[in-house]
Amino acid sequence: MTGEDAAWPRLPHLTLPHRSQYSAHLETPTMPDDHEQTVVRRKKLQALRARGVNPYPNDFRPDHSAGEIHARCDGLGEAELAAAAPARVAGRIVGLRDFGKAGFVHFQDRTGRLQVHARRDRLSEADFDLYRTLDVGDVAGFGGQPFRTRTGELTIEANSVRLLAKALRPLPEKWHGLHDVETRYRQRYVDLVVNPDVRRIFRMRAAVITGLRRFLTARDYVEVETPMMQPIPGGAAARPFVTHHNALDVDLYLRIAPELYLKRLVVGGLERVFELSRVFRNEGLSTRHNPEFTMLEFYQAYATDEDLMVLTEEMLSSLARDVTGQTAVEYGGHTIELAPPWPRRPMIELVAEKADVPADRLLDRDAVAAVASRRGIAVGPDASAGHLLGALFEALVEPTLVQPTFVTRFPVELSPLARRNDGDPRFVDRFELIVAGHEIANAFSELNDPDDQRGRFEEQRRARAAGDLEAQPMDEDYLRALEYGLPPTAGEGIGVDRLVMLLTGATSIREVILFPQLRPESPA
RNA sequence: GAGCCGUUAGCUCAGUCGGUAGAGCAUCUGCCUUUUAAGCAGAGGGUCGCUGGUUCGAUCCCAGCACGGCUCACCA
Repeated sequence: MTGEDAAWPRLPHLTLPHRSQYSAHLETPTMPDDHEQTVVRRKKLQALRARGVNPYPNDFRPDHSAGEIHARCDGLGEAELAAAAPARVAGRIVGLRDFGKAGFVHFQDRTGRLQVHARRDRLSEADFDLYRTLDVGDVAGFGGQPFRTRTGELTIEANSVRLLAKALRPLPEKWHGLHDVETRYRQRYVDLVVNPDVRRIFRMRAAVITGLRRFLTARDYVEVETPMMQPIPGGAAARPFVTHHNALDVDLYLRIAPELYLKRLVVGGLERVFELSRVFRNEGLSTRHNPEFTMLEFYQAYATDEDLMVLTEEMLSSLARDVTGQTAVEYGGHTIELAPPWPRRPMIELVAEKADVPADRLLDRDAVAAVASRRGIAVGPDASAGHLLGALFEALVEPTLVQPTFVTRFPVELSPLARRNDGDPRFVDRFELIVAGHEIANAFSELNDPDDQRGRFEEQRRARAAGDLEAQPMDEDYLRALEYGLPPTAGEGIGVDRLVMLLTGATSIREVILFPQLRPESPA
């Protein structure tokens, strides 16, 4: 048996039905939601087909982008332009000004916009007729010579015109554009075509993700992928989405965090790992919450939370410089300076200042409960001093922290996976980075004592039994991994969407997620 | 889940103290071979989100529903 033919018998020659057989359904030129403009465009489409013009060909290859034409020609004088090589360009038509026997077309491609001039005496009759059928929104290709118009705009004098994709629906208005937020999210493709700022934001998002990868990879971190479908959803306090695997007949959960898997990898000797991808939390939606969002988590053996503060300062300030060109960003009416160093403040001190009580009183359960109720915070019978301190922090302090601030020394009750502070076991070696009132990063020295970890899981189990649906479930395999020995390690999670919001000035997470979650359009 | 606000032409928006609705752009027709939101002349285009109620009459008032926005709750 030689070759692959035996294992992979040749398929019988495929005989596809002739194209014309597909077009039967096209003979009815209207669709249910058609309006006047779509009907007109469908008629043009039919007329082109009747003339033998394929309105959706794929044999045109541009040899320059709009940006390349500008880069090459913007500085040239008339004589030099006349000597420049002709170009083939393609893109979506975003503007048309017709003068009867000539006209101007603006198209845009991934690099920008460029103008084309079409004149009857420079085009074949067929190409000029085709130009006359073009609509704003069509995708077209042009060949021709660069020149400069009377008003100085670099333009291609077309000697050929191709329709590459007929648009049957009109684009939104050229001046006011598309504003309707619902349409922008549901039809992001239209939003991207007509709103340059939207394109800018998603390019910046891509730069953030590339920059994060580069930063960690340069520091010898290994990028890994761990299960999105997990039998035990751990690593964060959140409710998961449930799904079911038929063949195994088990329920699986979309992960709420990759944390426990990543630390298993550190046990395995991958001493520096990171994962940059989606997590899923079954929560309400808001300007700061989408049910699926992008998380960066990274873990480094032989490091502490203090090391990660330094790393985070370097990472985010250099990222801001790479993505925006500077370390200061405008957000929500504030100028936020990301150049390090950033203040490091124990949570209890911040709360003591805002609540105007001595810090040591906040260590006493009854005292902190009194402060909390005075501030209108509900005090449940099970709420510990640490829980109440956390609630006070969120209510009084977090919204007021505009400039980047590391909030340190979290209560152990809030941190079931973090290492206890050596000097005070009521606290853990953890920090959150708060910027513009939002949590951007959360990091801690990892709990690697398997017995302490088991006790923390037990505590979570009790909370769960008491009705806390977000308490973390026991994970025996994770404990087994810890029993093999997790090196002393520090780990961090960064909410990438919120980071992109910060760097782009977006006040809603939906502005930095291409397809944010919305209710289905028509409840079927 | 709660409160407030919104939904009118393809798009952006006016408007009707209840009497079958307008503008700009876009579309269509005519003119126009260097325009820049091109220009000039003319024309067409509407289930006023959906359902019900009040009323002689509802796009407008009332109720319910749908979708969206903001705030809160939930949520690190």
